[in-house]
Amino acid sequence: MNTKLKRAEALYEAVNQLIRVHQFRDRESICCHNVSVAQCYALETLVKRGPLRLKELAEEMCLDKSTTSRVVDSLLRKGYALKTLDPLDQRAVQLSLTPEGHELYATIRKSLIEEEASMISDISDEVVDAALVLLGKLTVAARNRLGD
Amino acid sequence: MNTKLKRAEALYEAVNQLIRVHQFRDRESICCHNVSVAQCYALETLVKRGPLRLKELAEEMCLDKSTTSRVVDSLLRKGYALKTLDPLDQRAVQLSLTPEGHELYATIRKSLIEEEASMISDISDEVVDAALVLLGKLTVAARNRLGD
DNA sequence: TTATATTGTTGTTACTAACAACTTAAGCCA
DNA sequence: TGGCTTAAGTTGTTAGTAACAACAATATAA
Repeated sequence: MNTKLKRAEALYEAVNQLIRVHQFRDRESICCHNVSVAQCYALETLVKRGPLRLKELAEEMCLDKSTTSRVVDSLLRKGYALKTLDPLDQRAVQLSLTPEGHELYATIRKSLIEEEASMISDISDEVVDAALVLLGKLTVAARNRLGD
Repeated sequence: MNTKLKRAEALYEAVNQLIRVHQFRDRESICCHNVSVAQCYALETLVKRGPLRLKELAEEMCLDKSTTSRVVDSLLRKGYALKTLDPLDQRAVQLSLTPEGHELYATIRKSLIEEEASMISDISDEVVDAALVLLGKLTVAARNRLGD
């Protein structure tokens, strides 16, 4: 019959399972480092994109600016982020990480990557490489689908 | 150098991206059906596992029993779930779905699978099949890792 | 220069999620 | 049987996730 639909169904299940198990892992592995999952995501975004305005960070994270403002607040309170006024636009703020923020993200990232390494220790390199390519394709496809 | 670690790093990024994009999709595609993401997950678990006790549902979902109790409450209030006393154990409750609950999950599932289908429309069947196998392996590996 | 648009914060609401304390009901055992 | 312990759920509390609306301050356009 419609084999494309059957594949879509199987893919739905597979991605679902992977997401569930990783969400659980994130709760366990990130929250023990004094930050929540969303706070860690903001940390990561600021590490990868460099200093950003609040609006840019919100767009990058696909979150509302109000939600983003509060996530950033929690990072400020914990001493992991800094807010500096943009001299070119008095309304805007530049968000950046403190050395502690950079350090914390490096620590969390390291532990998550080590977990990932232990997960794939029994899987052959060829299979992992193939998975990487496919995951990339799926992500691109999903992102394009969102933009519709 | 350590190629396994590099693969782990790449996998961490790839899975991260996939999860982010799907989390966003879930918020968009599930919440428009009158239920939250967690409520939908409970719905799904009850469809797939059949009637469960609250404790069993909590274990299945990797959530605390108190959290689960409140998620179930919201489904009861919306008329999607039923709570019946277990005649064998007066402390326990049996949770099941109303016809409306089954119907709603079927609707949501259908729309998510259609989205998935549109995502993979440009990807060859062979590639999708390979991705399915790999996603399964990754999920199993991640689940085993959690049990440590 | 007034009108409009943008940036970010705060108020509000609902949901996610855990831990602790508590209620009720089983199960054990002396 | 009566008391002790364990188990199942609920409720209180706290913290975080996330959106929408309203708002203040600043910038841009007409």
